[in-house]
Order: sequence, then C-alpha cells, then structure tokens
Amino acid sequence: MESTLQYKILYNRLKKEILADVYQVGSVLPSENDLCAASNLARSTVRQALSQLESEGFIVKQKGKGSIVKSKSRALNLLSFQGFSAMVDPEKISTLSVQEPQIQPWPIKFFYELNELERGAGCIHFSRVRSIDGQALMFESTFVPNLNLSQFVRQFKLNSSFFAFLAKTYQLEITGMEQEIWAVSADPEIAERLQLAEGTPVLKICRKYATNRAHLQVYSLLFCNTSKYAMSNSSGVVNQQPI
Amino acid sequence: MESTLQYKILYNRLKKEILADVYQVGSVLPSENDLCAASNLARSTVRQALSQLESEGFIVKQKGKGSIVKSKSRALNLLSFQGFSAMVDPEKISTLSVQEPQIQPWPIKFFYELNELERGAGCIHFSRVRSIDGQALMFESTFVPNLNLSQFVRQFKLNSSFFAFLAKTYQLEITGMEQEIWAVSADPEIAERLQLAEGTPVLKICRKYATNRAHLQVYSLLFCNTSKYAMSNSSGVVNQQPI
DNA sequence: AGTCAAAACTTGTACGTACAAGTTGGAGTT
DNA sequence: AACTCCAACTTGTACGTACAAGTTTTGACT
Repeated sequence: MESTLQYKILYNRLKKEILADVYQVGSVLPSENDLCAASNLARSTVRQALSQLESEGFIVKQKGKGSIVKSKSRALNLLSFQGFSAMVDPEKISTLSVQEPQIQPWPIKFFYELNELERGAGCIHFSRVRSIDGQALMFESTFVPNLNLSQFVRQFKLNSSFFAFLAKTYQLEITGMEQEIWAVSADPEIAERLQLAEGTPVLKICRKYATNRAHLQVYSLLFCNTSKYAMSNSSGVVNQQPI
Repeated sequence: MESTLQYKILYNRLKKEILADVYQVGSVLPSENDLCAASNLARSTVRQALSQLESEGFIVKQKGKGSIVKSKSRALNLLSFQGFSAMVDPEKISTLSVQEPQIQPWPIKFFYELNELERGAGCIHFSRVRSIDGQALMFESTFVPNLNLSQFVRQFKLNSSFFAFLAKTYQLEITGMEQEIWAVSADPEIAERLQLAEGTPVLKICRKYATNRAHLQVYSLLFCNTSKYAMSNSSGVVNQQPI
C-alpha cells in the first residue's frame, strides 16, 4: 500500500505531520540538510519531496529561510487532482452515504463522452457527502467503468479514501485529471445533501481522472458548498512576501 | 532581460518552439539525452526545464516514451495562470473598460493580506469586462502595488494583454499564481457588468500572482459567467490512447 | 509471415559534489 | 546604543553517476 519510493515516503510523512499540526502554520520545517540527516536521504531526494508539498500548497519555500508551512484553513486545495482525503486531515472528515456502490448501466446523458469499451462494460456508481467538522462541503457522485474491478462493490467502503482503495486493491494510480467548473444554483436534491437553501450558488465540477491502466478512466460529478471554505489551487512558485 | 539560468533558457526556447508549431501536437520532443547533447547541459538541468513545461501544461511526460507536446487549444483553460489573452483567440476578444488605470489607496477591506511595503505604496487599479463573441464572460478587477511601475497609468491600454504589457514594459514575468474560488450570487453591479439577471450564480475568483521581481505581487478579483462556457484546467497525463 | 526474446531506446528514482545567493544573528566596532 | 561586517545558516542552480522501469525496435527463430 505505502509507496516504496523514498521521496514519496518522506512526502507522505511530512504531509501527515503538517495536517496534524506538528508544525505551526508559518513556522519553518526542518532544513533540507536536517531532513537529509534524519532520514538518511540525499538532498536531491529531500528536495523532490518538498517540491511536491510546495506544488500542492502545503508549504512555501524561500531562499535563505526555509520551507514555511502555509495556512491550510482558509481554503481547500481541492482543485488539484489529489483527493479529498489527501488534502484534509482524515480525523475531521465525516462521510454520509447517499448511494452505496452498485453496478448499473451508464446514465443516459452522461457528462463526458464514453468510448465503446466503457459504454459496453456498464459502470460502478456511488455517491456520498463529505463533511468537515459537521459542515457538508461536497456532494460527490463517482462513476467507474466496470472493467476488471472485481469485488469493488463488496470491498469499497464509502467512508474511506477512494484513491487509496484503488491503489491498494488494484494497484491503480491516478495520473492526471481534467475538470470543468461552473457556478450553478443548488437544485432541491443538492440543496438537501449540502444542507443549503434551494437556489444557493454552488460549484459544479465535472472531472475525468486518468489512471495508470490504459483506457481506464474515472468520472466524478461534484457539487461544492463554498459558503464556508473556498476551493483553491496554485501553480508555479508563489513566494510569500518577506520585507 | 533574458534569464541567465540554464534551465530557464532551455525552457523558454522549448516553449517558444512549441507555440510556433516547430513540434506537432502529439509528437515527442527530442529525448532528454538528445537535449543534453544539443545544449551541453546535464540531464538534471534538462529535466528541470521539462518539468516546468509539464507543470504549465505544454507537454506530458511518459516513462519509456518521451515528452509529448500537448494540445494548445486550451480555449477556456482559465484556471491556470496564463492570462485571458493567452488562452483565447485575440480576434474574438472584446474588452469593455469599467475603470481606466488610476493610482489610488488600497481598498479598506482587501481580499488578500498586504505587507507594509505594498500598503504604503498605494495601488494601481483597473477594471474591465472581457467578452467572447459579444458574450460577457469575465469581470476583472486588478490591483498592482505602485512600486517602480512608472508610466503604467499612461501607457497601459485596457484592451490589450496585461501580462504582455508587464513583460514588455518592465520585464516582469508572472512566475506563479494561487487562487481561491467560490460560487456566489451576482450582486446588482456584477449582474449588470456580465449582462445577467441579479442573483445568477457566478464564479468569484481571488488571485495572487507572483512575479520575477521579489516582493512585487499582482492581485485580481474575477467574476465569471459560466452560463455558456465552463472554466477548466487539467494536470498530469490525461490523454488516453485510442482503442 | 508470425512469434518472441533481447537490445536499444525512453523517463524515473536516488545517490553524490560544488558553488551561488539570500537570510539571520552575533561579535566587534564606533 | 547603534552600526557594520562576517560567519553560519538557509534554499537554488548545475554538474555528475548509476540503476530501475516502461516502451519500442530489432532480429533470430519457427
């Protein structure tokens, strides 16, 4: 399950520690050389781990200073292709099942074009609402082509990480994502799921995930309540402003 | 003006060549070793350049294959940090001036925290509405700290590319961006600007751009009409091989 | 012609060295 | 006390090696 790649191991450890508030927001992580010494890794390997943390918005690096832990409460960095579980402290997540995993035909009007293979295979579908601190944040409806995913329906638990399950059970890694985003009014169902008044603006996000298995793609339709948390992402190097 | 960093030089050259269609979309760039030999650089340096191209969506790397040139038709790929003008066919863009560039104090409640330097300098501010084919798509309100940007107010034309102007006039390159996204109801002003009914859901986006000049950051507040076009972005390897 | 295994590519990971450049804090001076 | 300067940090760039792992081509064999 856990990666055997050295930089991934360090990355996962640091991410977990940041999410668990081992390091104060605004403080600096141990320096690259310290991390090298502590983990017995080369500096380039440590830098690879830090670089990934930076690109995902957990830290900001500054020449001469160090790796500064970024504030994580202002917005949720959910526009990158990391899953919900990877970006939020799992302790704070609660999940409400809306539709347990089941095998079914594809919806008539699906939000992405499907190829013959996918269309013929039918799909595995589940829906859930993810909450943080009791606040419903995201209604997620996921569709996976039913291609060599034996035992999915029986084994996948809605309150766990979908990506972690795919990796552990089928060695399936998510390699990329594309998404489209709209602002829409919550219809009655969405409003109920997210505990909002009908008509409240919500984010509608259609996603297509690519995996390391050729021709296997995963589709998700998301509705996000942004009344408390914004969605965020970053790209490139965004330096904080020291004077 | 041009960077003296080896990886930046190679990055700029490759980006220019990709945009000039020297390499077909879908074809592979010269291999890392070829690029090393041709440019007399170490492979790690070449990889740094390619890595940046990948993170900005110009190429996709695949183990065993190479660096594949991605489609550059990311028409409304506006969630990346490329500007509006870089994403959309300039022929189709029309711009409506809402607020010509002027020097003013910062708004009392600004959407990002400012440091002393920025706060004291005051800001240059302008607002405009960008349309495609006559459809108002985006209301953009931009704030720049008034730090050594002489002649900005006089020289910048609202109907041209802001990023291109910064690059040409001040050698200012945008190096990164972070953004937060909400779904909100259009207030009367936004509704009028975007030719929408009051209360229509729109995307509200707060952006902070980093530049190659230390301590100079650019801020934009955007409201997007997603009734016709969605906003999109992608990351990682998404394109699948045909069946 | 078709099959299959090896060779010859490709990128990914991990190690290392050296120096450049930005930041900080303390010793020493004024 | 205030200042300067420098040593000791920090990350950034650039070089290099070696091998792992995925893909494609080649070529011998059937």
